[in-house]
Amino acid sequence: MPAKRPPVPLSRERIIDAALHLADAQGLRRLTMRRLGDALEVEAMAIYHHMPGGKEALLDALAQHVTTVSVEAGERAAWQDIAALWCRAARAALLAHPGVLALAMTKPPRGSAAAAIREQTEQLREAGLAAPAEAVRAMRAYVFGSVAVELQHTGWADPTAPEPGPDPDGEAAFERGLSALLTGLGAADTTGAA
Amino acid sequence: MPAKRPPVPLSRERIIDAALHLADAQGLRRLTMRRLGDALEVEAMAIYHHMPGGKEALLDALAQHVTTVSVEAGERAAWQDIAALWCRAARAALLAHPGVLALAMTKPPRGSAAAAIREQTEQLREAGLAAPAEAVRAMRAYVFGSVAVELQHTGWADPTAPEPGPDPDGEAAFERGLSALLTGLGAADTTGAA
DNA sequence: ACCTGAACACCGTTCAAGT
DNA sequence: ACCTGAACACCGTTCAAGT
Repeated sequence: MPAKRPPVPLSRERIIDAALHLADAQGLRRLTMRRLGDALEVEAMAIYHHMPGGKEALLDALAQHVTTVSVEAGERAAWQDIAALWCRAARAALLAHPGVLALAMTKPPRGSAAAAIREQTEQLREAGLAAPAEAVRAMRAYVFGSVAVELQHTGWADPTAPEPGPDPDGEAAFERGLSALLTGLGAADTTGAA
Repeated sequence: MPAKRPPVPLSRERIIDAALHLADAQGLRRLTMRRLGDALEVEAMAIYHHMPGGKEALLDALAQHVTTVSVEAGERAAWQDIAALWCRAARAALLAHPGVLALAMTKPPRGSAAAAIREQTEQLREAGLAAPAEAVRAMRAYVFGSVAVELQHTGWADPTAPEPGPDPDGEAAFERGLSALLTGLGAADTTGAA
């Protein structure tokens, strides 16, 4: 008799996980407090107990989730290597949840996402980059734009497209552009590489 | 007595204009068929007469609107100049309506937007670029990403931010990155410049 | 042809109430 | 402390009806 599981208590983390799943599977427009409640086997109103800000706070949390990345680099790593790791990690995090890309690109970075950006900037500065803030801005733009066109290209969120399969050209194009970007950032930076 | 103006007939164009205004002023989440009807001094249900696909078609039309650009280039213009004009025009079109950026980046290009991309690709091919499709993809990614971080940076859609004033660094950073991108595209293209 | 009114199923959110 | 039920104001959309 598979009747009633022990009632796993609701939590902010479970809510966010379920919301990501729902947005990826059905799209952001179908992410609804009531449907989210159904997915969590709970009345929609229970969510507010763990998400004080309501739906707006939930969307903020989703944006932070797919936008908070960190890389640990070797002690004496070149800034180019750190930057490349960061861009790849950021791309992977966004591609993992295509349903919330619009939020990630649209909402200003807050909380953990803003902290990650600051940490990244500091890492690049310590690795010898003279203008790390500008570099991080350029890297964020590159990752956002690449992922957006890659997902458009795969037909994600396109009712016409047959299936959302991965884009083989996406990664190769990303790596080519990444090399060019890092070269350009090095040339623009007053100190040059270490 | 300023009572009743002659009833300007509703039209697809007027609907799109009003929707853009509403999205820019209040945000996409507040763009509502009923509010849109109010803005047009009409009942919401009248909109369906001119927008057969309902709200989904309206959002599609908004994405196309801010994403359909064309440039006319001189007969013998270098592909770099054509590309630069296109990127600047695309950036301007997106910045003009920050409220629908999320749609522009998220919806696959359709109709006039897809046609504009094809036309652009053809122009670049005629100007001597050997792999114009890859170049256009890279340019689209660049423009999307730049505009997204620029708007994040100005604090658009940030309830915390004081005012959405323009970003003085935005244009300069855009032009620097644009030069680097075009250089990179030239180096990657098998033919090189004309 | 073009717009309205009423209706339906659904939404976010509140608040008092249950356990 | 944590969740529910009922309620409220608001959605998108349909359909028959008005002019």
